[in-house]
Amino acid sequence: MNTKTTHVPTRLPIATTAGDFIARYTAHGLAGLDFPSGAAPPSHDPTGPLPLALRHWHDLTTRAVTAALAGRTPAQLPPLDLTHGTAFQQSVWRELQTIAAGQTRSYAQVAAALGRPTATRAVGSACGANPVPLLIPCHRVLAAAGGLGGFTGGLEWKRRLLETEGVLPPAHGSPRRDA
DNA sequence: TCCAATATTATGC
DNA sequence: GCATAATATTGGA
Repeated sequence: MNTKTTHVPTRLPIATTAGDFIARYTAHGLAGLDFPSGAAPPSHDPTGPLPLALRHWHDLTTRAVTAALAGRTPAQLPPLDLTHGTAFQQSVWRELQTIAAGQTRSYAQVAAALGRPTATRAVGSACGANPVPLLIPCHRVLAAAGGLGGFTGGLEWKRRLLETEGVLPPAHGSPRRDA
C-alpha cells in the first residue's frame, strides 16, 4: 500500500438510548463503528465545519444505527469503507448484509453460501474482524448448535440485539433454529 | 516461511 | 453432556 499516510479517520459520536456510538469515517465512507465504551468522548477537533458529504454520511449512519437498535433494517446505509479487510472478509461481510432483521444464520450456513462450507471457523474469524457492527449484522450469526457463539466488544450487546429482534433462543429448552 | 490463535463443527465416549 | 480432532483464514515472529 502507500506509505505511512497519516490517514486518521474522522470520529463522530452517535447519541442513542444505549449510549454514544463512535463512527469513524474516511474519505471513502464509514470505516468503523464502535460501541459506547463510556470512556473518553470522541473529541473531534472542530478546526472547521464538517464536509457536507461527511455530514450526510453521518446522518445516514445515525438513522441506520438507530433503526438497528430498534430491531429494524436500516432503509439506507452510508457508503462503507471496507478496504481494511481482505477479499474473504469482505465477502463474508457482504453476505451478512443479506440477512434481514429477525432472521439468523449459522457460521456454517454463511460459509456454505460463500462456497467454502468447511471454512466455518474462518467465517467466525472474519465476523470478529467486522469493523462495522449493527450495520453489518454480524450479531445475527449464531452457532449451529444453537449457541450465541461470541461477539467482539461485548457478548451482552449481541444478546441485547437478538432479543430486540425477537430471535433470541430460550436459555433453557431446545432452541428452534428454524426460521 | 512457519507458528499459534480464533465469534466453529462433527464425532466419539 | 464433555472432550478431542479437523479445517480455513489471519497476523505476527
